[in-house]
Amino acid sequence: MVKLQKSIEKRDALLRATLSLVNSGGIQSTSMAKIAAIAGVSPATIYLYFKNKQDLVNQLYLTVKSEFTHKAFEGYNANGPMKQSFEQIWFNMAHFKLNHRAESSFLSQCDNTPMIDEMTRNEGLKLIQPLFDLMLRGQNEGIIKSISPYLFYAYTIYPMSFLLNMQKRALFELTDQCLKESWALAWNSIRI
Amino acid sequence: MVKLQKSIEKRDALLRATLSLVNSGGIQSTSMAKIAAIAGVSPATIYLYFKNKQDLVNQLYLTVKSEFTHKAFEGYNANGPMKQSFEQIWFNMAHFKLNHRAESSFLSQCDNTPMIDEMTRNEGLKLIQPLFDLMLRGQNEGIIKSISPYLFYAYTIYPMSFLLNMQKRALFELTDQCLKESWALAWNSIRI
Amino acid sequence: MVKLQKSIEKRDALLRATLSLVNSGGIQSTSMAKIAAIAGVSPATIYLYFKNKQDLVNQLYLTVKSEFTHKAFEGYNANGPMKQSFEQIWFNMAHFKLNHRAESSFLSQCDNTPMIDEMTRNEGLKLIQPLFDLMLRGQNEGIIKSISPYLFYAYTIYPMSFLLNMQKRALFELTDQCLKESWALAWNSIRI
Amino acid sequence: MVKLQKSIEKRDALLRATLSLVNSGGIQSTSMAKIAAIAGVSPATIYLYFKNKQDLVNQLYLTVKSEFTHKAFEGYNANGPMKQSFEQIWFNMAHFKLNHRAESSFLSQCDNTPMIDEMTRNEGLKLIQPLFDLMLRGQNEGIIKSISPYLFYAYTIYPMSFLLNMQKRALFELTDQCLKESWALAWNSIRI
DNA sequence: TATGAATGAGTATTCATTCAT
DNA sequence: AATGAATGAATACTCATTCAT
Repeated sequence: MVKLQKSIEKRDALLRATLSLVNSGGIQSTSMAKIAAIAGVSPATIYLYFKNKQDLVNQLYLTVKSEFTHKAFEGYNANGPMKQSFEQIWFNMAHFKLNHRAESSFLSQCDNTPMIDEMTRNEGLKLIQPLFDLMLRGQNEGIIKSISPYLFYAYTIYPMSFLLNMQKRALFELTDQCLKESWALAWNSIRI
Repeated sequence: MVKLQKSIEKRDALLRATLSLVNSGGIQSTSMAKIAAIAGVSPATIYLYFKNKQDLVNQLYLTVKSEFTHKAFEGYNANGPMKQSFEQIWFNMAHFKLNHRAESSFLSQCDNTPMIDEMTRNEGLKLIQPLFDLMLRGQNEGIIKSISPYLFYAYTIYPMSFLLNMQKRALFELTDQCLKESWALAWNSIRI
Repeated sequence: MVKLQKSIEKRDALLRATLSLVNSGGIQSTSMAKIAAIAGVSPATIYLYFKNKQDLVNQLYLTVKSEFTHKAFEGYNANGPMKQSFEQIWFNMAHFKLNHRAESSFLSQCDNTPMIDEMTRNEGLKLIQPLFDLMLRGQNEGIIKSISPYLFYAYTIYPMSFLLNMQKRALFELTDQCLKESWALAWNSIRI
Repeated sequence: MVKLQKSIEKRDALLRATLSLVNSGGIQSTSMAKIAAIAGVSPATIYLYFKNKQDLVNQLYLTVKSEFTHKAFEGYNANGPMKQSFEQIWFNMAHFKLNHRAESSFLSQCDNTPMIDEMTRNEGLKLIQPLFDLMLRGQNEGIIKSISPYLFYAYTIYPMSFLLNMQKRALFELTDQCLKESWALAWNSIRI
């Protein structure tokens, strides 16, 4: 029991160490030695919790994606009005990304790295299934266009990644006003 | 004279080799040795054409971005109707991305790598200035919303990256029908 | 405990390997790979014990310089007659140089390399401070000339380097007789 | 004829380029490419004048050593009083070293590098034969001690190298006063 | 469970030298 | 005689992973 607790703590420490390192220097400059140092363990210990670096990054991906979706669907009532529900989820996601920069920067980096394997990506995709269910309801109710969920995601959720990236590069500030405009763009894009 | 020709060919071969390697394995696993091998030269030869790896990648970035924007503005008449002009550019961009997978995948990877330096990114940004000019005209004409160019880009051009990524992962097929729908989403997003 | 012992042994092996390689081929042709091979470890292992090549050479410098001065002041009584004390130190130094060819050749090479950093040189200089104290006493007692310690060193200790270099090149043999003559030259140079 | 002149100029330019580079960065960081660039020729051209890098450095060694001894024996009359003659040569050497830092720094670096081959060193040694002849005369006249020429050199000429090295490292200033003291040390060392 | 030590296989980069022109 | 282009072989150094304890 005590052992198990300790293990979970160490695993978490390793995940957190990885997250912070990836955030500050990118995946490629995040070495196992640095992760171990920050987590306060020996490099060899990492291999007791994760099969290898790829596994570590993949598990971190799932963990962060899970946190993200958990926050995204916080307070979500599957029976409420579609637009209102989606709006709430949309703003939840936006707020998560704004308030958890390290996490969202990590997720962005994962989009283009071959380090995340396809199976893990699919696992991650499943987590936002409720969003796609909601979308379907909207489509059935004739509120939003009948398009592929990929198109739906591309024009409502994905644009935020770009805006955050620009903000990270200090080219742009995502103010509350911008956020509202952004939501309007997203909604107008898909509504009928 | 002959030498110069030969040099340009070799430089191109190196850029092409880099492009294909980055496309298939990511920037980090693209080593100078592999690039040299594919280009059919010695690793040392790379340094006759590029200062270092970063320089090589940055020059490739500008080359590809330049090709992309060249195609994007092909046939563009700055005085034509705003919507029609934008539609043409939008489809030009989409077709480039569809027909030059390696190039667009490379550009996507560049978005999140620290290897492209800020100066080069700005050079790249300047290339699509005509698009922002067109956007301004549309805003002045009261056709599209008065929003930041970053929002404009995020909801009209950027979503294509997601769709291509999904297509690359074989989760989705970007058919002509989809493309038309996609344009509708983009335009509805920003139009007044 | 056992590990620590082992480590010290390996560190010593690396220092010894470096010493012998520098002795036989110069610092520049002493590569990390050769050092590792002679010490019987992997090149990567060197970096567990030393930060980089410069650090390795600097630590070797301090180690050897320390051995040298330790021998130089062996049996030295700071209160004895100045000339006698100096004579003893002088011969100690000479004998060290004669009996530890590799070490003294290494120290000679260090004189002209930019690899030894100024801080380390100063550390090394401090080790022979007792000699300069003795010199000062001799000057106060009116036994030797009132000259800069650099002049003092240049005309009493430094000439040995030349003689050893000539001996290494087999142009000259530093016999006991020569050593005595040499001491006479050194002493006559500085005495009043 | 004209060709030959041109060649000699280029050869000199290469030697001068090498000298200045070795002076500012050491032999090991003096690359053939840099030498060529400073001399204003192609790297390949160096090999028309010198067999390889070692040959280049060796020839430079002989050239500089020759300049040095030429200056050393300037105004020397082999029949004058021994002490006076030696004093003149000694100061000539000192002044050369003080006024030609690059050259004397280069010669110092040559002392400990395996790049100068034994044959070349011997050639260099022959150039100061007149000094050894003078020494012999002094010994025959009973003015100076009957010691090996190596001891003689070690205690009269060699110490200057140390002083110049210290001066280069800004630890010491070789003033006129110091120079006079230095000569006194040298002479007292060997005189009877 | 945990680790410090060790390393093989890599990395980008440099450079003396050669060769076709 | 002169060269720009090319390169093989080397360089110092890094890192994910393993292993003896």
